[in-house]
Amino acid sequence: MRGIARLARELGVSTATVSRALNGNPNVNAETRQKVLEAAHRQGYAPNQAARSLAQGVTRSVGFMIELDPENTAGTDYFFMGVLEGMQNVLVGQGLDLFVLPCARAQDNFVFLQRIASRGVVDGMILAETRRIDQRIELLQSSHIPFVTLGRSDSGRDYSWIDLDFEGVVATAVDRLVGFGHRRIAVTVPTGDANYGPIFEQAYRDNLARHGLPYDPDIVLKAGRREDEGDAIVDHLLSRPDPATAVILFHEVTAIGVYRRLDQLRLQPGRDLSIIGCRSEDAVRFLAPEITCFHLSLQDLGSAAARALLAQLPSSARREPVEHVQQRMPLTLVPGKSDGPRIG
Amino acid sequence: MRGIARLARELGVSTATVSRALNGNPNVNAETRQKVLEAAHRQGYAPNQAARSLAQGVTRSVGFMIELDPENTAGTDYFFMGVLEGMQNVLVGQGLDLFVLPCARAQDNFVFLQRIASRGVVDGMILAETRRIDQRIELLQSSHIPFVTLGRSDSGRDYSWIDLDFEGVVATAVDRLVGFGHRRIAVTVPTGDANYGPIFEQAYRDNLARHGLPYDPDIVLKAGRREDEGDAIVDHLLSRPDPATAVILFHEVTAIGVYRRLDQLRLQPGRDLSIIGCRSEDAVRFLAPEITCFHLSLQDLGSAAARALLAQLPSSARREPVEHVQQRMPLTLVPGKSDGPRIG
DNA sequence: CTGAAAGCGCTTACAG
DNA sequence: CTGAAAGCGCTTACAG
Repeated sequence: MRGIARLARELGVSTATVSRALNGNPNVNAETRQKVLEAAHRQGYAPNQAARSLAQGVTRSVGFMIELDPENTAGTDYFFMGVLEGMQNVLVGQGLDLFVLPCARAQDNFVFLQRIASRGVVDGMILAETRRIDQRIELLQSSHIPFVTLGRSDSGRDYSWIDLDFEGVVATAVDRLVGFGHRRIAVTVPTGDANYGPIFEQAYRDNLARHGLPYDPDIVLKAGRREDEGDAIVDHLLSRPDPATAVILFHEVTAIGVYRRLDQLRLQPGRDLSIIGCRSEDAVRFLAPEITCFHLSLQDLGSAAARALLAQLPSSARREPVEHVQQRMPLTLVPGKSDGPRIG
Repeated sequence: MRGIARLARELGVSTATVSRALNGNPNVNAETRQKVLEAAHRQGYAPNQAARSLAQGVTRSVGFMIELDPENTAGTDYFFMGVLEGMQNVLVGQGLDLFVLPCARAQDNFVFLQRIASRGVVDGMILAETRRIDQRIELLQSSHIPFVTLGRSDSGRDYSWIDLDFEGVVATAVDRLVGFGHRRIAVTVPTGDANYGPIFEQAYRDNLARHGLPYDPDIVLKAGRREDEGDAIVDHLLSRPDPATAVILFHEVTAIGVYRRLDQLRLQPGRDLSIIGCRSEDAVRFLAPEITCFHLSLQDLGSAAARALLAQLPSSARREPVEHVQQRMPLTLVPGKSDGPRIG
């Protein structure tokens, strides 16, 4: 005999009483409860999770699906760790376990999620890096599994998502550069099929239009999350007949290559080319001159996602239908010295 | 009625037969099996994991505990993603699910693991970033949970671990530098309490001794995993009465600061200071002159850990007692231009 | 406040 | 090859 049954027998009470005591059920004599808790602690007893899930119909755990693609923002840097920290800070308080579920490159991400969803491994899911069309969303909706996505998607409807306020970032950046007299403002957009690519580019178009500036696809550059892509960016932008005088970088880390290439050309960030990064990354904090960029608390992002998920879990006492969180996290401008008045 | 019972009734067979068909039990009529598989696929049925675990006594999942401490090597770069990729490549083939279990900074890592272990959430564990004294090892041993650690520890005995061959790295680096005529060879050792710190430093001492070189604590520098720590390293090393002429960097990324500071001083990597990085990181691949460093396949590291764990799981048919894997992954030297003959 | 008992959804000896 | 039934270790109405 093992588990709760053994504990119950040793204490001379029923398994029901042990269960109640352990689960904080108020209908237990204070002394009895004390006795049970002590014995459980002494023996290092904890209820078997599988049995518990089966009996209760919930797992008290949530999953966070990530994809192991180095192209992804979440795939590198401290991004991932920061977000997890924020999630844990919220979930731990609710007694929920967080399982990060990594989907390898070789695996089909839809099949991967299907397997998790159909076997009831978690009570809720958080998805990272949504695509513009993302079947995973419909899958979770039809499976009636509560979820929230990190990133928007055109798939599904009325679901919870948290995303960065790319529109706000681009609006602020363009306003600032236009204020400095720039009219040829280039932008880099990420490679890969995450939805933030199109969103970022659309925001760029919208904000140019707002200022009556023409959209020139020739200064819209695809760039991955690699420092050395910055070199090519500089070469391309400056070799135009009508060179760009400013650039907004989606992946801030490419600024490393941009700075280096400018240096080789005896040009100076902020004077010869104005540079603004989208989201501050640790890897560039040492750049001189300091780069103008936007700050985001990764912890806050993770916490927001976790809270949005909590709001949908049945455990939270709730009568009214779930309201979906659809939130763009604001980023704050951190002015540096990498941008300034247009010269010439 | 739901789950397997519903499926069974619809098909006019018993749940036992459905279960056997789904689990590949040979004692099922081929036609029956076919019928069951089709129906299951059509309905998107998959056995409830909790019920399965309870009945079988195994979860068919393994956990990988990581700590969300930015000081850790694993906390940044593509390190973590690469390792996960390698693990998944092995585990997926075995039908095992991988749960990454992130322990937040605010949580006690021992209590965190205790909770997981006692509730039987996983069949086996992989621990990252072992400490010199690491109680988690004894915990898992006394809980009889198969595990493997990424990193060595003085705790426990006869357990499986995979680690980097820091000894080999340091031996090769020191040999190379001595061959270039260097005799004042500095080293940086990581901050934080992971065991690779002391291991790296000890290897350094041993290899100096092997060449009859004196150990001078003044050129053994603590350094975190931040680029800008490189600046201070240069200033310190060159300001000595007897300046170091070479340095081995534990965190290769600090080379960025080292290069920058040398440049400011009009000094040149490879000529005025020889530099060797321990493990090649993406962040420095663009450095000029190219840095001499050591290459490690993160995928291989992850795969090795997963295989070492598999060897301990009961599922693998095995009679003889488990043999523990204790493996130092070799790193291969990638010669660059950041080191060379001592001048002066 | 407590216990006996049913039930959660599977798997698997056992019997045929 | 198949089914009836027990059992995995919990939780929770139900009865007292």
